Amino acid sequence: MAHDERRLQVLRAIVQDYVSTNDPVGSKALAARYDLGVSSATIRNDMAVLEEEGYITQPHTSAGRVPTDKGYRFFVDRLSAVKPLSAAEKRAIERFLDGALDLDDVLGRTVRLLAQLTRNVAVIQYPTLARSAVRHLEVVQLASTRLLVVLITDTGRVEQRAIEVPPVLDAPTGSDPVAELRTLLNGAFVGAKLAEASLKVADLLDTAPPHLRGLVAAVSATLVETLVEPGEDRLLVGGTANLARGGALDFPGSLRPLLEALEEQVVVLRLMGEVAPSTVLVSIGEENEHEGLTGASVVSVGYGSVGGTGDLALGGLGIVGPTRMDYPGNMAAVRAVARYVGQLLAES
Amino acid sequence: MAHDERRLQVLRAIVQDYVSTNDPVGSKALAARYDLGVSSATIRNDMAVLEEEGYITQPHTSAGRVPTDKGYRFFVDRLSAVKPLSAAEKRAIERFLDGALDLDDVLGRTVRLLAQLTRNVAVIQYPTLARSAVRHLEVVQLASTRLLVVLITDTGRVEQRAIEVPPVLDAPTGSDPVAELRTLLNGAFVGAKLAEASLKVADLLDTAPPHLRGLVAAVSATLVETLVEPGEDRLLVGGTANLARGGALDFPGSLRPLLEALEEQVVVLRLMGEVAPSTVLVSIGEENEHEGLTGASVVSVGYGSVGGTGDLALGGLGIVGPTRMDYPGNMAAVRAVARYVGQLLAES
DNA sequence: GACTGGCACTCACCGTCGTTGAGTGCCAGC
DNA sequence: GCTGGCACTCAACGACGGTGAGTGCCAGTC
Repeated sequence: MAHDERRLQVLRAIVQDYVSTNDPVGSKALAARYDLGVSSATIRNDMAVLEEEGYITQPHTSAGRVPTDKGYRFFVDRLSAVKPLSAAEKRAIERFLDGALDLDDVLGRTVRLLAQLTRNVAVIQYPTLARSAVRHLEVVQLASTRLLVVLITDTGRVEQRAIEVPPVLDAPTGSDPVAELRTLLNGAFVGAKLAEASLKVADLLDTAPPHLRGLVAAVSATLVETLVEPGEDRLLVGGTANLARGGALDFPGSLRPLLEALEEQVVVLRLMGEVAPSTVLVSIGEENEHEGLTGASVVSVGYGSVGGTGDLALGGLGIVGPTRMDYPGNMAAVRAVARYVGQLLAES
Repeated sequence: MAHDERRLQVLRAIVQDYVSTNDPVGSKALAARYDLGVSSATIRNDMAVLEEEGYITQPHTSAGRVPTDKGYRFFVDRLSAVKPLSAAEKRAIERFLDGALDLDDVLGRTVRLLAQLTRNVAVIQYPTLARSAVRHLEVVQLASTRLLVVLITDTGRVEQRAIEVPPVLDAPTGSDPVAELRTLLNGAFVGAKLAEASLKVADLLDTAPPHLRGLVAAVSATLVETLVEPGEDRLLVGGTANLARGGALDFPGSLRPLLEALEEQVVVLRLMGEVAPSTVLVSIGEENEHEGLTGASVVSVGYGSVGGTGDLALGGLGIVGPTRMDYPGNMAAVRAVARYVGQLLAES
């Protein structure tokens, strides 16, 4: 229907206008600024319908309309076109990420870049260990019953754990149990995805020479427990200063719950856990089940496809900002950055 | 003089009162709440003098007085007694830090603990590499001209760098240059303080077999450059949500400059660089040369004495909060936590 | 000389009260 | 189904006066 169509255009215009001006938008302003071909009175009627359906709301009686979470959702799903990045932005991405050395550097640059591009808080998850393969395992003796195990993955991530181990009692004289353990572990695990590592532990325990079994058991247990379990992944956050950008406008209550949610990395990690590299995920206001984020929106996407067909991501990255944000622009930025990071990690 | 003495008591009372109530404090309230033995009129005279000398100021004519930065400085230097920690706080420290496994865990717990104890933003610096000794160096080949060097220090810190190296051309057949390099590096550096490492590089270059010189040069250069140079140290920040605690009261302008300063870790690291383990350093308001911190105070101290006599610290830790903070309490908390962390690191 | 009570004065804060204007809903007419 | 017109609502703003905490100053007392 023609006037159904127009109603949606009105909604789109409201969202766009509100996002750019931060003022409740009235029928008159809409008629003037957007070429909708009808008068303000007609727009008023449309707005009344949109309000009834829950897409927009009035802060108070004699004010303009503001999109609701539902309105933003509809806008994101149905009304927004992909906004291509400007040439300047593309150049910024390349300039920022080129010349990165190790993984920490790549992720650090990425998070700064994303914060700068979107003027919001940026988050990036370290490549999930479970989906990475073991490149090398290093064992260093810290004390007689204390080992440091360093794990290096094919994504360049380096993770270490100190482990208490039982004393080696019946080692053949002249042997070096730690060196043997190192050889054994590398032989067993190198090349394996960490998710598969737990399967190999049993084999390893059978084939290991008896005097090493205690060590192998302790080390394997820690590897499986703390490294393979999801949720133990690390998160990098940047650009928190952007939260204070709009003064009290963007987050009327207080920044506190948001800052708390960001510090409780688990919260954001769970969000990131759901992402695929192909589609950008948007979670708007009340859709976030965590209380601290109900006033904010999260735009996230996976980076670094594992399967080639892109079913599983190495990790997630994204931004957190006010519900009143430039969704098309931010979605484009998040996707573009994720693509670059994925390439960068695949190369190394 | 007797009434000089009283004037200082008045200043102390003003600071204490203002810190706890956040209201400008008037002569009448002072006379009522503190037993100064004189009437409010006399206090008024004292306050006039204190204001003339720059220790306090009035937000507006008919309001009470508020301490200036200079007033806080005097309070910290001359008027505040050490406030012993409560038993509950001591228990909290032990409970929090006991059971920490590796370095990351210790520092992470510390920063959370300190943020919770002081209800401010807590920061902790990773143990300075230059003052740590090498426990182990590990070399892993990532690609034909790319090595990953992992450094493990005696404080448990693990640091890695990817390094581009020249190709090894004239290696004897059957040899393993990487393994040789590893042996060589460990032989030369293990046990040495990183600050001394640069001295050993020249020796190492002379004694190394010719076909390894290229590798040794590249790796040593990176070690010296990026690891020994100060300022490259990492910082852990926690409790940023506490900044938003007092609403707009504590930081009238905006949180933004503060959050920016905290993200620019360099700023805080420089502050931490100056700390000794023995004395708690307090930097108040305008005393901070970085612009973003001029509305805040920093309380910091070094942890983990190196020399035994405690001249040099392994790193610094501290808090960042409003100038209107509980200095005695926070100084006590910072010092106590630093002492525990120092012990913890010395044990491992 | 130091302290005190008293007093006039200042001024932020707060609630009240019109005024203004953007925005709305509704209705009659095209 | 759209439009112009009209009466209505109500947040925002500024003016205004009362209130009270707080001050500075002064004359008087110990």
